Amino acid sequence: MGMPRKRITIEDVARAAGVHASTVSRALNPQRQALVTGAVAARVAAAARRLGYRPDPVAAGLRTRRSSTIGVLVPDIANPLFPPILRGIEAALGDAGYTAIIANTDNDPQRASDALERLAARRADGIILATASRRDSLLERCRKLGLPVVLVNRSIDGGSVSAVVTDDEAGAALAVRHLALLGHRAIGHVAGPRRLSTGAQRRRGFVAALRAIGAGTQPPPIAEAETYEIEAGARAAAALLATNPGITAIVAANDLLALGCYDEAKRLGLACPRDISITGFNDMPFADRFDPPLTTVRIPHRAMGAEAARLLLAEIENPRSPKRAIELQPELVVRGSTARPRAGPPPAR
Amino acid sequence: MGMPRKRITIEDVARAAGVHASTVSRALNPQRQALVTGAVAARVAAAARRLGYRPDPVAAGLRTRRSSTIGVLVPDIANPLFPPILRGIEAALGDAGYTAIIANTDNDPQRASDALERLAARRADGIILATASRRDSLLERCRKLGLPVVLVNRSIDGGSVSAVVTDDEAGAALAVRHLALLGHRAIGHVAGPRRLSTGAQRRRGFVAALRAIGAGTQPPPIAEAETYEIEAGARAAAALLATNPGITAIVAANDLLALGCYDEAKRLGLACPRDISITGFNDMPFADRFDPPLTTVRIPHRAMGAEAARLLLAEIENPRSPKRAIELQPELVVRGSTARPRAGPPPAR
DNA sequence: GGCGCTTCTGCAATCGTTTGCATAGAATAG
DNA sequence: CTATTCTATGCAAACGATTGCAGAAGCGCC
Repeated sequence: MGMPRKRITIEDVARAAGVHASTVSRALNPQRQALVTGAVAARVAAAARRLGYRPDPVAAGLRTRRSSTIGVLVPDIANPLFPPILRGIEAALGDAGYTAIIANTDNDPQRASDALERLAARRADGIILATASRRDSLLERCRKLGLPVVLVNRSIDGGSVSAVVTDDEAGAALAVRHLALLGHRAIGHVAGPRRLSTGAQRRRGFVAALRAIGAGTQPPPIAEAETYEIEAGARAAAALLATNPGITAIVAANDLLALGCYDEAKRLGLACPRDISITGFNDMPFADRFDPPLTTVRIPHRAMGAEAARLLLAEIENPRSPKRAIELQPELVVRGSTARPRAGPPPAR
Repeated sequence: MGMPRKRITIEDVARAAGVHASTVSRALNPQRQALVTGAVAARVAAAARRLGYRPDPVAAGLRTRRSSTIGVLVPDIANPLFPPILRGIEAALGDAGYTAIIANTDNDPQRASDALERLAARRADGIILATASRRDSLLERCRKLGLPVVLVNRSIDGGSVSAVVTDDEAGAALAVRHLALLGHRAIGHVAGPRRLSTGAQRRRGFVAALRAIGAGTQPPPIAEAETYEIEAGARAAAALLATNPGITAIVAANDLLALGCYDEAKRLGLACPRDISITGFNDMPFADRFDPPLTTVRIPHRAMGAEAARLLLAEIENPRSPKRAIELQPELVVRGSTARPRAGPPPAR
C-alpha cells in the first residue's frame, strides 16, 4: 500500500490467469475473443478485473500504429459556431470508442500545419478539418501521410475528399427571398472570404437569388470581408454602404459579420431593422440574444459534426470507400433584425 | 517515390550519420546535447534534417512515461467563458513545448472521470481542471495516479492543490456596491450551485456586501440555481422574485444565469433595467451584445488560463514544489442592464 | 488405429525510443 | 612514460503491448 504500485501489465494478468501474455491480449480484444476458449476468456477477464488491469494505449499504439484518436482542426474555438459541431463529433466518436483531440488553429495556416504534424506524429487515425480553405495544402499533406480526412462546414474545390457541409447557396437564397418577401429590392451582401467555400458559395447563392427576384444589378452590391470576424464585417458593411447608398437590407455571410453590420449601422445612425434589415448565417448560440435578435440561416451544427465523424470512421474502416459529399439543408429563422423597408428614403444622414 | 515510404527512424539517421542510434538520441535531445561532441551533433542534425526525420512521440513516451501533453477538463465547451481560458492555456503550454488535450465533460462527473482515465492512460503529464467541485473525487484520483493537477476558475475546499481563480467574493461585492450606488437597497442574488466554489464564494461575497451597505436581511434574498445554465437562472429568478417581491436588482452568479434573469423578467413584464437591474459575472464574450448589454464582473480569462498552465508546468518540473493559490482581481464593467431604481413601486403586474 | 484437420495456446519478434552501464581512447597528473 | 581520470560513444535492455508462425491437443473419419 505504501509503494507507488507499479503499473499492472498484461504480463501480470497472464501470470494470474495462468496463461501466456499473448493469450491475454487475445482474450481481452473483442475482435479476437473468438480465438480463445470461453473458459480461458472468462478466467483472463476475471484476473484482469481483479488486478485492475488497464491496457496501455501508447504501447498498443506503438505496435499497431493506431490510437483510437481523431484529430479535429478548428479555426477558432471562440467562435460559438464550433462548440456544437464539436459536440456532435464527440458524440459520434465516443459511440465508436474513439476520442477527439481538438486543436485550435486561430485561423493561422502555420498553426494548422503544426497541429496536423503533431496529430500525425501521435498517430491520429484520422482528421476532421473544419478549417479548410478551397485550395488547402493540408489535404495534400494528409494524403501523403495516408491519413483519412473529412471536411466539415467548409469544403474544397473538386470533390476529392469527403465532406459534410450546408447547402450554402440555398441558405443565402433563403435569406434573399425572405427579404424580398418583406419588400426589399436593394439588397446588399457582406460576403465571407472568397478563399473559403462558405464565402464563395453563399456569395454565389446571393447573386443567383437576387437575379431570381429580378433585382440583380451589374456588378451586384457586394463587399467582401477579409475574415469571419466582427470588425471585418463592420469594415465590409461600411464599404458596401458607401458604394451602394440605397441599400435597405444586408445579407451577411455569417453571424459574426452580421454583428459587424450592426455596429456599422449604428455608427451611421441607421436603426436595425427600422432603417436597415440584416440577416446572418449559422444561427450560432446567442444569436437570439443579440440586439436586435438576429434573423439568420440555421444550419444543423450538431448533426453536421456527427455526420462528419461517422463518415470518417467509415473511411478508416475501409480506406478505399468512395468519397462522399453530404449537403445538409439549412433553414431560415426569422427574428428581429429584419422588417419591411421604410416607405420613404432613409433619413438623410 | 511510388512506395508509401517507410517511417524514418532514429536508426536510419544513425546509419546516415555513421554513429549509433543512442548517439543520435542524445544529439537530438537538447538536455543531453552536452554529452556529445559538437562535430557529431552537427553531423547528426544534418542527417536528421536531410532524411526528414521526425521523432516518434509515442515510442519515446513508452520509454520515458511522458508525453509533453496536458489534459484539460472543461465542464462545457459551449459556454463562451471557457474558450478564452483555453486560449491562455494553449499559449502558455505551447511556449514550453507542451500540447493541450481538451476534454469536454458536459457537467457530467462520470464523463469527467472517464476523460481523466483516458488522459492518464495516454500518459498526460498533468491535468488542468476547470470542472472542480468543492469536494471533488477527481483530485483524489489524480493524487493516486501521481498526476500533477492545477485548478482553474473553480477551486476546492482546503488548499491541498494549486489553483488560479478570481477573487469571487470581491467580484460579488463590486456588483452589490455598484447597485447600491445607483440607489438600490432591495437586492437579490441568483446564486450558483453551492457545491462549486464560485457559487459559494460569490454568494458569500454577496451576503457580506449587502450587510456592509446596511441592507442585510435575515435570511438574505437568495435563490440558488442548480446549474450554470440559462434555464436554471430563469427558474431561480422566478423563485427569488416570488419570495421577495420588492426586489429592484438581481446580482446573478454568472452571465448565463443573468440571461435567465432577463428571460424571467420579461416573462413577468418587467423591463430591464427600467424596472429591474441585473448584473452578471464573467464578462463572457458577447455579453456586450445582449439586450440590454450586460453589466457584469470581468475576470481575466486568458490570464487565468495562462497562469494555471505555468503553475502546472512548474509542478511537473518539481513535483514537491509548494501548492500555490493565485487569486486574480476582477473588475466591474458597467453596461446597460443596471440603472437607478424607479421612484415609485414597480408596476402592479 | 493412423491420418489429417481444427482449434487453441505459446513463442518470439516487433513497434521506435531512451538510458544505465561498459569501454576505448584522450587528456591529465605525477 | 606510466597511471589515472575524463569524455564520448556503443551495447543492449527496457517500455507494454500485438501478431505471424508453429506446435500441441483434440477430433472425426476411413
